Amino acid sequence: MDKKDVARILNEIATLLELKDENPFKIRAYTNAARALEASDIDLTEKTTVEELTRIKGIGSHIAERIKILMDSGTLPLYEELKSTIPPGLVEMLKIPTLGPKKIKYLYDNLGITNVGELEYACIENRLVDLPHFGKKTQENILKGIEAIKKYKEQFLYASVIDGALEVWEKIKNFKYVIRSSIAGSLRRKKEIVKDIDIVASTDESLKVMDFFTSLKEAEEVIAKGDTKSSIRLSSGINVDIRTVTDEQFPYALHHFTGSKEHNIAMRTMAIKDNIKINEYGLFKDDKLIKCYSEEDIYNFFSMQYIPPELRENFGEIEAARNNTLPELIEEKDISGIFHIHTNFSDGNMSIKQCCEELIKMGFEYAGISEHSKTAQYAGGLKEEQIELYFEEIDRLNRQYENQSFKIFKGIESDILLDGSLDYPNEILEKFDFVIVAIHSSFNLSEEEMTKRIIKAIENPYTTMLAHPTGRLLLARDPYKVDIIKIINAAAENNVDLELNASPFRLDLDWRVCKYAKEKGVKIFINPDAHSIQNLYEYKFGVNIARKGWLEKEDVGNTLSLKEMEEYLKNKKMERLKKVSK
DNA sequence: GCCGTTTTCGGCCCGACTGTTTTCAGTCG
Repeated sequence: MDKKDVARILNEIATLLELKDENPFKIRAYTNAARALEASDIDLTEKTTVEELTRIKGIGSHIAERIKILMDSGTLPLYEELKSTIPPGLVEMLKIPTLGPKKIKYLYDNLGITNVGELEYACIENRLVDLPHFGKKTQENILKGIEAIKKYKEQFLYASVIDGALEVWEKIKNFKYVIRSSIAGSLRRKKEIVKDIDIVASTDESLKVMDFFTSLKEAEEVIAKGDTKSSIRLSSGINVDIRTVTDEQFPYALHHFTGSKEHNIAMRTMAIKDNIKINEYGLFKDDKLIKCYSEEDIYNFFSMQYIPPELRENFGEIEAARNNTLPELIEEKDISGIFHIHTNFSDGNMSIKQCCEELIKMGFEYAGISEHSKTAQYAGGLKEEQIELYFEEIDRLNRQYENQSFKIFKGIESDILLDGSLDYPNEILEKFDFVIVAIHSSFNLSEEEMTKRIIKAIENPYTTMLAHPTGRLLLARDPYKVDIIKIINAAAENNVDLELNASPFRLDLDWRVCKYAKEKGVKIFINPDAHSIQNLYEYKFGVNIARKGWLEKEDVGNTLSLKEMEEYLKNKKMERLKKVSK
C-alpha cells in the first residue's frame, strides 16, 4: 500500500459518503485529504506516524488515524463498512452525466434501483417521470447518459446492436467487389446477448474489401486490419469483425463463423465417422473438396435437414436433423395478438385506444391489456375502485372495434405477494378475462421459498399465466433463485401458461428451457410487456427466442385466432375453477 | 472532518445552468 492507494481509498470513501447523503463538508474533508496526501512530499510507509500526517494541511487527527490503520493492516473498518452497505452499482451510476449522489440515493431509497441496468429499465418503464424533481427530460437525459457509458461494456443486448449491424452489412453487401455476404456468429443465431458482430464475405479482391471496410464512416476506430480479416469498433462500442474468403469457400466459412463452437464441434465429430474433415474452407474427403454451394448443401451432404442458425447450439439439433424431426419453427407472421400490455391506466405511456389502433394497423386480432395490480404502487397499480373505470373503457372500445374483428381482453398483472397469494380477492380476480401473475418484490428469497411462492400462485385457480418466470434483467439483474423445472412442471399440472417475455431486456423464459416446457405441453405466450407503442413491436425479439427454444406455432398461445382465443380463455377459466370446486 | 481562533464552535467557493417548479434542488465545473 502506498500513497496512491491510500489516496484512492480516501476518494472512494468520499464517494460512498456522498451516496449516504453525509454532511457535504465531511465528504470534502476526505477529498481534500486525498489530494493533500498525494501532493505532499511525505514518504508514506508503515513507520510514518500520525503526528507526521497531521502536519499536512488538510489531514486532521481523524483521517491521520485512519491512514495509519490502513498502512498497518491494509484495511479500514469504515471503508469496509461503507462498501458492504452501499451497492456497488450506485457508484457506477455516478458515471451517468446529470445524475449525482442525491438523485441516485433518492432512486435507491424509493425505487430500489441498485445499478445502471435497473435504472435503464425503470426509465423505459417510465417510472421516473412522476418523482419529485424528476421528469420527462430528466428521464431522457439519464437514458442518454446510460447509452454513453454502455459503449464501453463488452456485452451487448441483441436489440441494441442489430440495427447497426444491419447497416454495416448492407454496405458490405453492396460493395462492388463483394460477391456474397452474411452476418454470422451469435447475432445470426439470435442470441439474447452478443459480444461482437461477425460478417463473412466472399470476394476475389480481399484487400479492396479490407480497405473499404476499415474506412467506413461507422468505424470509430480500426482495431485490426489484415489481408482477409479486419476489425472495427462502432460508435456503440461494439466490434465488427469481417472475414473474407473465395466464393467457393463461402458456405463453409459462413457455417463455420455462424457456430456455435459447440455445434461445429459436434458436426466435426459426426463427420469424422465418415472420414470427412470440416473447416472454414470446406468439407474434405481424403483432402478432396466436396462441393457445396450453400449451407443447405452442407447439411444435405450428411443427409440432414437444414438447421436454422437459431438452433445451432448443440442442443440436440444435429440428431433431430438426421432423424428428420427438426421443429417447424414459429415465425413472426404466426402471431395473432399481443398480451401483457400496460397503458396509462397504470405505468404505460399510451392510451388503450392508441395501443389498439397500432395493433390493428399491425394486423393483429386482439390485445390482452394487463395493468399492474394495487401492490405495485410504484407503477400506478390499479386500486380496486379504479377497476370499474378500466372495464368501462375496454367495453366502450370493444363496441367500437366489433366491426373490425378486433377485441380487447381484460387482464391484470397481479403481483405475487410474499406468501404466494394474489393481490385481489377472488370476487375481483374473477371479473378478468385473464390474470397474469408476476413477482415484483422480495427477490431475495431462498430458491426453495421462491419456488414455493410461485407455485402457490400457479395453483391459484384464477391464474392464467406466469409472467417473466425468473425476473432477470439481461446484463443488469440476475434471475431470482428459483427451480425453473419445478415451475414448468407446476404450470403443466395446473394448466397455467408461461410467458416468454419479449422485452429485449428480459427474454424470460430462457430459450434453454423452452424446449422442456414444450415437451411438458405448457403453452407459451410471447408477450412484449409493452409500456409504449414502440414496445409493441418487441414481440419480434420474443419470436427469435421462441425459435431458439424449438417452439412451433402450436406451442405458442398467442398464435390462436380471435375466435380460438375467446374459447381458450373461457375454457381455461371454467376448467380450472371446476377442478378446484370438486 | 478540518481549520482557526477574538480557543472549542462556526464556517467550509460559488455561479451558471438545467429542469423542475412557480421559487428551488441538484449537478457541473
